[in-house]
Amino acid sequence: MDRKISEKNKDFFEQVYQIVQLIPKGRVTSYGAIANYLGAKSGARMVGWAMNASHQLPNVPAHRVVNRLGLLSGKAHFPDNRPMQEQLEAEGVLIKEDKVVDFETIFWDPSKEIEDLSL
DNA sequence: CTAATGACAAACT
DNA sequence: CAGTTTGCCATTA
Repeated sequence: MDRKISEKNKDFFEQVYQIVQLIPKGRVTSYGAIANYLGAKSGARMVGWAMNASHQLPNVPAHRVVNRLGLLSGKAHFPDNRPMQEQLEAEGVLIKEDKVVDFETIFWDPSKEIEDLSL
């Protein structure tokens, strides 16, 4: 797996991982929110790509990251033994029809909650 | 380099 | 809210 992601992008990915790991328990955020915080205004897809690469990391709760509709878009990318929905419910986030209940209420915006990553 | 794809978002219908 | 179209950026063929 030497290919991985280009080291140049790794920085962007690390930013995403950092934010995802900072998401409080029982909260969720959207790809766009992360992308916006990183300055990648339209890089929501890249955030999703980062999530795809996040599988190589041990503690990246990608299940806390959903699309702006609160829909578990990446559900299919999680292992069957512990589905995304189950993990979210374990965090206190209720899911209905693969969608986050009261998404707007539990939505966690990094650009508003995080003041400085101090990287 | 061009074309197609993708864990998305915004605008419009 | 749901469905369709366009835009964005990186990866792959």
